[in-house]
Amino acid sequence: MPNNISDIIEQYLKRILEESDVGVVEIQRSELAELFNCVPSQINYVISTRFTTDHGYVVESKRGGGGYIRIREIKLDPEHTLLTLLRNWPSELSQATSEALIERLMRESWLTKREAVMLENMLRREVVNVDLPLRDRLRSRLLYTAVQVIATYDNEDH
Amino acid sequence: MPNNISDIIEQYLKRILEESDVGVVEIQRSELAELFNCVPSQINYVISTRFTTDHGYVVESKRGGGGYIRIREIKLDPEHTLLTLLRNWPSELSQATSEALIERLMRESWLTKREAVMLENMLRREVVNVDLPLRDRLRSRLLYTAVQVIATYDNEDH
DNA sequence: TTGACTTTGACTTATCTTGACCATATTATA
DNA sequence: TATAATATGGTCAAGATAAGTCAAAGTCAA
Repeated sequence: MPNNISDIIEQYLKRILEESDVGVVEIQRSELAELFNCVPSQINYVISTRFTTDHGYVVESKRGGGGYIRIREIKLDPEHTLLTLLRNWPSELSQATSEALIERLMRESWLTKREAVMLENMLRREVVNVDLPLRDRLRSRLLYTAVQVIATYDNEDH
Repeated sequence: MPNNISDIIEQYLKRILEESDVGVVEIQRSELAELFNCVPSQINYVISTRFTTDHGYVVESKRGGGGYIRIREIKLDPEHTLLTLLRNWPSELSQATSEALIERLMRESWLTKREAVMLENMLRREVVNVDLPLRDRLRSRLLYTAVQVIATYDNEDH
C-alpha cells in the first residue's frame, strides 16, 4: 500500500521496532536516508509526522560524531492512560490542576510518592516564578516531559 | 551503544574507577591514546567534558618524565552531602552543569535512574524555553527544589 | 485548482576528532 | 651546578561528522 518514501520508511521503522522487543530503535539519520535514497531531512519529516507522542512514541537524538536518533514506544496499559493523557495535554496548567493530576498519577501507581512530591514542589508558583500566562505554559511543558519519561522508561525500583 | 571514541574512553575510565575500590585511576595520556588509537588531546577532551568537578571528579596531572593524569572520584560525606550542596547552590545552572550534577547524584544513589532521566529531560532548554539568563536561574530553582525534596523526603531507597 | 501532504536542499547547531604549537618536569651532559 | 635534551601533559582552533530547521517546490486527489 505504501506509495511514497515516507510511508515506506515509517513501515520499516515500525517493523524494526517490533523486532526489538524492548520497544526502542536507534538509527543514524544519514544511514537511513541512504538506505532509502532520500535526503536526510526526509527522516525528520517521517518522524515528525508519524512518530509523535500522539502516535505513541517519544524520540531522542544526539548530533555530532556518533550521533543517533532513538525512537521509543510509549508503554501501554489496557486503558491507554498515559497515551490518552499525553494526547490531550493542555497547553497551560495551573498549579491546582497540575497537583490534581500528579495526585491521580500517584494514586494509579504511575508515580512514586517521592516523584510526586518532587514534581508538586517543582511546579509551585514560587519555583516556576515567571509571569502568567507564561508560567502556566511552562508548567504544562514541564509536567508533560515528566509524564513522557514515565511513559517510556521502566522504573526498576517498583 | 557508544558510537564514538569519547564515549568508549569514558566508559573505560569509569570501569577502571569502579574496579579500583579507592575511587582513583591513574593513566598516562599517550599510553591511553595509543590504546584507543586516537590523538593524545582526545583524552583531554574526554576529561574536560565528562570528568569535571560538576560530575564529581577531581583531576590532577603532572608533565615531564613520569608524568600522569589522575582522576579521583569525590564522594561527599553522606551525612551532609545534600545540605552542603543546597547551602552552596548556584543561582544559575546551565544545562550541561545540571546534567553533570544529576548524573552525579544518581551515581551516589541519591536519585533513581528514572528520577534522573525525568529531571534531565525537564531541564532541557527546549522545555525550559524562556530567554537567558532567566532560563538558567529557573533551572537552578527547579533542580534546587528537587534536591530539597530528596534531602527531606527520605525514601525507601536510603 | 486548491489544499494537504511529500520531497528537497540550503543553512544552522551540536558534538567529536585532529594536529600544530605551548608549558613543564625529569634526566643527561658539559 | 648550569644547561641542554627528552619526555610528558595542556591549549586551542580548524576540520569532520551528524542531526535540526525551515521554506520552497513538487505531487496528487477531491
